[in-house]
Amino acid sequence: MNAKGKILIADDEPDIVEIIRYNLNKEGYEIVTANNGDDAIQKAKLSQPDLIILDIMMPRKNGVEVCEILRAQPAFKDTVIVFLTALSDESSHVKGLETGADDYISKPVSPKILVSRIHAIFRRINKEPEEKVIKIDNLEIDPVKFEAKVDSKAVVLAKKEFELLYLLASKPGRVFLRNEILNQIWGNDVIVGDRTIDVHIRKIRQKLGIDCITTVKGVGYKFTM
Amino acid sequence: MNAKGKILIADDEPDIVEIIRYNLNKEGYEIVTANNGDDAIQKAKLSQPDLIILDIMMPRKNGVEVCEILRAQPAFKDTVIVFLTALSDESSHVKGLETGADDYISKPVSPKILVSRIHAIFRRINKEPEEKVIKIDNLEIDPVKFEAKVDSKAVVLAKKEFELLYLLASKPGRVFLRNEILNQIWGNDVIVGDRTIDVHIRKIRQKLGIDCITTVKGVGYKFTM
DNA sequence: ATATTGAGTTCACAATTTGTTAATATGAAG
DNA sequence: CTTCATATTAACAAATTGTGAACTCAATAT
Repeated sequence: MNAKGKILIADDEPDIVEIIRYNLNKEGYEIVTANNGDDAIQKAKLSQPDLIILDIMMPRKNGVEVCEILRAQPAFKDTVIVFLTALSDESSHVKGLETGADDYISKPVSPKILVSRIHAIFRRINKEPEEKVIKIDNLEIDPVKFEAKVDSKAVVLAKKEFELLYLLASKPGRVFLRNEILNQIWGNDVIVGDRTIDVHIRKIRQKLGIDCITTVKGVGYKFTM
Repeated sequence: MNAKGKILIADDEPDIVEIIRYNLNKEGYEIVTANNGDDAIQKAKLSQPDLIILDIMMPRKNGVEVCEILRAQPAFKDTVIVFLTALSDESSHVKGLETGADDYISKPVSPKILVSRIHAIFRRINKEPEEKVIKIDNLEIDPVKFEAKVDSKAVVLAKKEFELLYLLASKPGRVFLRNEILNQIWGNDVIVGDRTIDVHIRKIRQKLGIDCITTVKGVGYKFTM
């Protein structure tokens, strides 16, 4: 079977590694394993996985350290990193998310949950391989250059503003619920107030100078030209 | 709003139940509650929820026991069961996953996280009730864009108006009783006067400019072209 | 290291829209 | 011509979004 994606599993407990390896392999993923921090870093560099599952508690650099080191390298800027945490490990978990992990999975691992989470992550990854320029009328949005143009004149948008605009413009006309927007731009578990979206919307409207975002009261926002 | 799914919440702490109930109800889920294990089992059988949220520590059968009992029945083989665990509750948690729970949520509950998890679960289990465009003659209703068109000319409808029109148009010719309409659009437990429906109907007629909703005196309304 | 900058967020409150009700009119059926 | 259910209208209440200012925090420059 053609591999759906490459996953690096790093944990010092062989049993855990084996459970995860078995279940994910069964699902068609290509698996690489490591049993300590240094090993994880080396294997990561060698095999360039799409996803890295890191145990927090590991000998020779713990998961958080590994994550920090990898994240500092351009090659791993976009690699999805998921932590394995023991439930007692709350503080590490918080730390983990701060460090740039994309998700966490609690031990003991339920194979069912594990597999569905991993699937979800890959769905998310694969969904946006097509970072392409959006052109609608006199508006142009280039996600690669991270730049928007109105009448060929560049408009400087902040990151969140840009992401928000790109999201809305990616499906013109379609209404995005506030919740959808939060999930897409901020992530599932990030908590921000409701007014925050409005403020960003306002800034986009302000900066672009054209009326391309329509409010659908009680529902959300949509891009319209 | 049309109920997105039915959720049973079982916890002996009324405050917790209320928080969860409030937040999920706001999101359009239909909520049933129970405050002990036996109650939970009975309510589950009666209301056949799509998802069950079980507190682990409950009087008269704890969450794990309830889960085991339900799982033993064919009717609940595929029902999603989620545990509520206090952080201190580790051993129970482990037991829970072994028993066949699909996920767990830690107390104290953060409403935002709760909601996004529940959404995620429903996305996973839902066969996506296919929100699709309705086209009848020169009328077009697009629930994704949240937009209605008459002769290709957009008509701006408010949320309730749109929902009502979409409901009626989803089954042309069929008469919807006033009670049905109330349940579908407002929800079972919301109380609004009878005139409210009339007013919305009137606005729809007014805005669309075409006569597509027929009054069936003493019964309800139906969509006709 | 410290200062500076600006993105991102939040807050209080204004502005606006939507939803509901109450009062009255209309119109068909008996 | 009464009755009953719905239609209409305007006034009111509730919900939602827009706005300006302040604040936090991290990245960047000094």
